[in-house]
Amino acid sequence: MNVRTLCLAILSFGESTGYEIKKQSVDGKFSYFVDASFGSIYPALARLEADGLVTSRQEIQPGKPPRKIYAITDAGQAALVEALSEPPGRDIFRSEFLLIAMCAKSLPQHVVTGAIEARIQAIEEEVEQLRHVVAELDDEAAIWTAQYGVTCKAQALANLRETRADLEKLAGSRLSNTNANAAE
Amino acid sequence: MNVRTLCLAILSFGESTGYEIKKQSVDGKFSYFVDASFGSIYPALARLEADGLVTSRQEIQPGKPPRKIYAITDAGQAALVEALSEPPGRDIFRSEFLLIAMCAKSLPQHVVTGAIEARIQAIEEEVEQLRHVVAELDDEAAIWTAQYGVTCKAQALANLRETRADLEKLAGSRLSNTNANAAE
DNA sequence: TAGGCCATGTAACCGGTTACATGATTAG
DNA sequence: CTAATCATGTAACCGGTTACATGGCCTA
Repeated sequence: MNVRTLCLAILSFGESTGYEIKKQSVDGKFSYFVDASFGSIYPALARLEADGLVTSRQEIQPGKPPRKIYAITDAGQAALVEALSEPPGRDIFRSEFLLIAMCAKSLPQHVVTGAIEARIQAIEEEVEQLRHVVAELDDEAAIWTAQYGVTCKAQALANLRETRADLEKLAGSRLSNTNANAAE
Repeated sequence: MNVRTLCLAILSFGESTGYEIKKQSVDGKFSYFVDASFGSIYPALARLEADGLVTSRQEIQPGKPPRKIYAITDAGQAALVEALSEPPGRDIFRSEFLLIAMCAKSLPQHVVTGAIEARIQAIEEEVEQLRHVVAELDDEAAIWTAQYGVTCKAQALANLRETRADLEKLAGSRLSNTNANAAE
């Protein structure tokens, strides 16, 4: 859950920099079930190093800022295993889209339709991107994880396509004058 | 996303108290895509009232603490529509379970198996509970939303059951001595 | 030449959680 | 007799986000 464990997990697959860890957890292999920003990753890495769970070396590259390459230590591996061994917290799912869907009756049709279309496009992109990830990964467990994501997302997309008309039919059916004005 | 909008959305389905809103967003109809605690709901309701988006009345019940019943105002309805009309943020999915899955090779088999079993049981309960929600709801849009959740979750569960053996096969295959010790 | 990418880091801020305070009633 | 449920509210804390600072290179 917390960023420190996430960094350890990513580093357990090989050396990396703070910049790369951020990219991977936002765009890359891990993007669909974790997230982190620079403001949390860099302090996390610094603290991991202070605790002896990772080491770092500087790589000076001409014309580019030097990279600080982190590697996990044995103690870090052990800490990772320990952290992942305690019963995992519940999966968290937060959806503004479903909040809109739930309130469909109070919302103008174009808002509901717009939200559905945006959601469909977003899932399409996520599936597409996860497929690339699957193709490029080499670790079988990571492939399993990404593949599980592809399957679930693709099904969610299919469900949405199949049932969206039912939701759109309901849109606006509880629209009061007040709302109609506010929706302009 | 934020708790204030969530409160408005729930109140748009009828009067409610802070206590009930919390229950609904943790156990009830909205639990699978939103979340909120007392510490965020009560201040949110107070601020909504100060802004004229909700009103409250006190109901004194013998032998029980008085309930403060909130109702949405026209201005509140308008604010809700406005908030939900701007393009929704991405859905958020965070999964400790998938982090464990991804690191399966580095983890002892029993940890991976335990996590899978816990996850299966958790989804089963969630599906079961959402089915109750669907049966008890009367608003069609809310039913659509809960039904969408049931379908997606049930499929995720089926996927997990079908592929779990593949993941369990990989568990522990990268286990070093260090980890083996730490796992005791 | 404007903007994006690479790359690291800091600091202010903020939303939300956790824990506490209060207290009567009911179920085990 | 204990624990849970009902019910509201406050305050400390904390993890994480946003924004800023820096700066060269490359692309449109």
